[in-house]
Amino acid sequence: MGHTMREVAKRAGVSPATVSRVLNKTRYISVETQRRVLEVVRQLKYFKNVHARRLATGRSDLFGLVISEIANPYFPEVIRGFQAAAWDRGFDVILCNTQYDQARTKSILRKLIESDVRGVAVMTSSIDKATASELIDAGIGVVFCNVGPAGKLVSTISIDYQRGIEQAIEHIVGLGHRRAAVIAGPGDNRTAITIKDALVAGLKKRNLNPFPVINSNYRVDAGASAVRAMLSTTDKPTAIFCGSDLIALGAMSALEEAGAGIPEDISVIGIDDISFAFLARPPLTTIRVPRERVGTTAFEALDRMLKLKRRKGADYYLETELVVRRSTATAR
Amino acid sequence: MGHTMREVAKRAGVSPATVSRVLNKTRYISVETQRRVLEVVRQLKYFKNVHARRLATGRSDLFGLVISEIANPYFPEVIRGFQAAAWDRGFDVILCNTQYDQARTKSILRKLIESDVRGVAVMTSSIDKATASELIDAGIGVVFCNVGPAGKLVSTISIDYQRGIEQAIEHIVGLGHRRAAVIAGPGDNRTAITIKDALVAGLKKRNLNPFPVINSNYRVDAGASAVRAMLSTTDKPTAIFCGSDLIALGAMSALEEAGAGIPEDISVIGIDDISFAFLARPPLTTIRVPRERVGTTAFEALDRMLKLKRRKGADYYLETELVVRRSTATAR
DNA sequence: CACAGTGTGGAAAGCGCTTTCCTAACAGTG
DNA sequence: CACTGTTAGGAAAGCGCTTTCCACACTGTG
Repeated sequence: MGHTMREVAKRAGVSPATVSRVLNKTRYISVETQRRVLEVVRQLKYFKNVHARRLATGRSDLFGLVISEIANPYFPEVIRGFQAAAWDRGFDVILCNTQYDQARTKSILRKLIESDVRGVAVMTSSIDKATASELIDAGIGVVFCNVGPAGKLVSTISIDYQRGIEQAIEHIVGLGHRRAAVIAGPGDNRTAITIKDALVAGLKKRNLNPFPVINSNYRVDAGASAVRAMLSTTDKPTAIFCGSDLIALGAMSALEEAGAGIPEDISVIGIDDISFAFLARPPLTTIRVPRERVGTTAFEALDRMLKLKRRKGADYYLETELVVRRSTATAR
Repeated sequence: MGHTMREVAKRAGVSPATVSRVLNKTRYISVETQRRVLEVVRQLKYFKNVHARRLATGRSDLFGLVISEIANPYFPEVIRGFQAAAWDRGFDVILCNTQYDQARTKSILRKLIESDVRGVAVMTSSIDKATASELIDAGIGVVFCNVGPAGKLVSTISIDYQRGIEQAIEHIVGLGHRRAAVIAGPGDNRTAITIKDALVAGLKKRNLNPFPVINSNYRVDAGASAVRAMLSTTDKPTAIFCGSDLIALGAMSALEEAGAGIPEDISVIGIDDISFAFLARPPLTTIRVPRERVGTTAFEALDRMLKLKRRKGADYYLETELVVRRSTATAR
C-alpha cells in the first residue's frame, strides 16, 4: 500500500541503507543527505513498516498484558500504569482479555508468543503454571501480579493486604463493633482467598469471631445477594467486610433496600478503592490498592528481569492502606 | 530465540513450504506428512513468527482502537465489543489511549500507520480532520464514533441521543416538574454539545425554560461543583439533567451533602448507563447508550468498508433509550 | 498406449527492512 | 610521499515466512 524504503532511496538518490540510517539516527549522515532523504519522506508520506523492521532486527518492542475482563474497574488504572511505563521506554503493549475463558486464554498465549513479545504481565488467575512455562520456554519474561505461582524464572508482584486489613479491623474494633461479617470473593481465586484468610485471622485475633464467611463472585450483584441471605437470619452483624469494592457496592444497595442504614445500622468496608468508591453514598471506607503502581511495577519488573544476562525472577511487594470515609461509624 | 520453520522442515524431512501449508491449512497435505510435521512442531515447541508472516503476506490482521482515557467508564464495554468482533474474524486490535494529549496522539497515529493496520476506530475527539486524512492517505479505513467529521472516505457511528432525551423529558414532565437544570459536559466536545442542545431544545419545546446550562468536564467531581454552584442560588430546580452518568453521580453526592433528598427534593437523570448507574443510591435513572454495540458496530463498519473495492464511508445510527430507576420521582 | 487430470510436494523468489562489511575519498602524520 | 585514520555512503546478505510456479507420480479414460 504505502511506499517502500527503496522508493525513497531511489528518489533521494541514495541507498536504502542510508535512508534507514537517517530515519533511525543510527549513524551519522551528512546534513545535506539527511535533508534530501527527509524531504522525499515528506513528499511521499512514507512510513516505515514495523513488521519488516521487527523481522530484520529480530527483536520486538512488544509486551503483553493479560487481564480477565476489561469492564472490571480494578483494571483500568493498572493498564494505564503498565502502558505508560512501557511507552516511556519505547515499547508497545498488547492488551488481552481472557474473559475468564480457558480456550480463549490458550489462544491469547499463542498469539503473544507468535508476536514475539519480550515479556508478559499476567493479572488473571486463569493462567496456570503449565501455560506459563510455555512462555518461559519461549524465552519470554513473565511477571505474575498477585496471582499464580512464584518460580525461579518469573517475577511476582504481591499486594500486601495484611497492613490495610489490620488497619481496617482496628478501625472497626475501635468503633466498638463486636459482630462482623465477611463477604469474600470467589473461592477459587487466590487473591480472594488471601484476603479472606487475612480478614478471618485478624478478626479472630481480636476475638470478634466472624460470621460464617460468604463466598461470592466479583460480579456486581454478588454482594447484594450475599447481604440478602445474611439479613434473613436473626443475628445480624454490625459491620461487613467485603472482598472488593464491587461487592461492597452491591451489599450497600441491598442493605438500603432492606431498610438498613449505613453506617448507622451497619458499617461497610470494601477493598480496592476503585474510582467510584468515593462517589458511593455514603462514600465507601475501603482498603486502597495502588493500582496504577501495580501496572508500572509490573512493567519495571519485566524490564529489569530482561536486562539480566542470567535471567532470574524477583518479588515485589506493594502496600495497602485504609481509607476512611463515611460508610463506617460507631456500632450502635 | 525460538525455532524457525526451516528447522522444523529439516527435522520433518520436508520443505518449508510444506510446513507452512500444514500450519496454515492452506493446501491439502497427506495425512502422514501432516502428522510428521505436527509432531516436530510439538517436539520443538515451535511457534511461527507473526512479523515474518505479516511481512510475507503483505497484509496485517490488525485494527486500531483509539480512545482517550481507559479509566473513563464509558469505554470498557466499547472496547470489549470491538475486540470481540475483531477476534471473531481473526483480527487483532491495538488499543491506544491518547490521554487527551496532542503529541501522544500524533505518535499513536504514526505507530498505527507503521503497524499497517487495516482500519482504525476513533472514539476520541482529539483527532482532527487533518490527522485523520493521514490515515486515509495511507489506505487505512477510518470510522469515527460519535466524534469527528463525516466524510467521503470515513464511516461514522452516531449515537442518536434524541430519542432517549425525548423520553427522559417526557418522563420528567409527566412527573410534574417545571423547573429543570442541565449540567452539560465539556463545551469543546462534540458529543457534549449535541446532548446539551437536544436537552435545551426539548425542554424549551415543552415550555420548561431550562436554568442556565452549566458546562463541566467529564471528571468525576465536575458534577459536584456544578451542583454546589446551583444550590447557592435562590431559585432551585426540581430536576437535573446531567450530560453523563459520571456527572450525575458527582451531582448526587453533592446534593446529598447539601441535604437535598433524591428524588424527593430533586430528581436526577444521567446519560450512558455505565455499570455503576444501577448501583448508585438511589439507582440512577439514565439514558442508556448501547456501548458494547458501539464497539461491534465500529468494527463491522470498518470490515464492511474495507471489503468494498471502491471504498466509501457509511453512516450508522444507534438508538438510546430511557432507563427509569429511582433517582426520579414526582415533583413536589 | 498416449494423454489429460489430479494429488502431493519442492525450489525459489520475494515481503521491506537492518546491518555487516567494504570502498572511496580525504585529511593528518612522520 | 607513503602511511594510517576517519568519514560518508553503498552492496548485499539476510530476518522467517508465503506463494507461485514447477515437477513428479499416479490414476483413469479413449
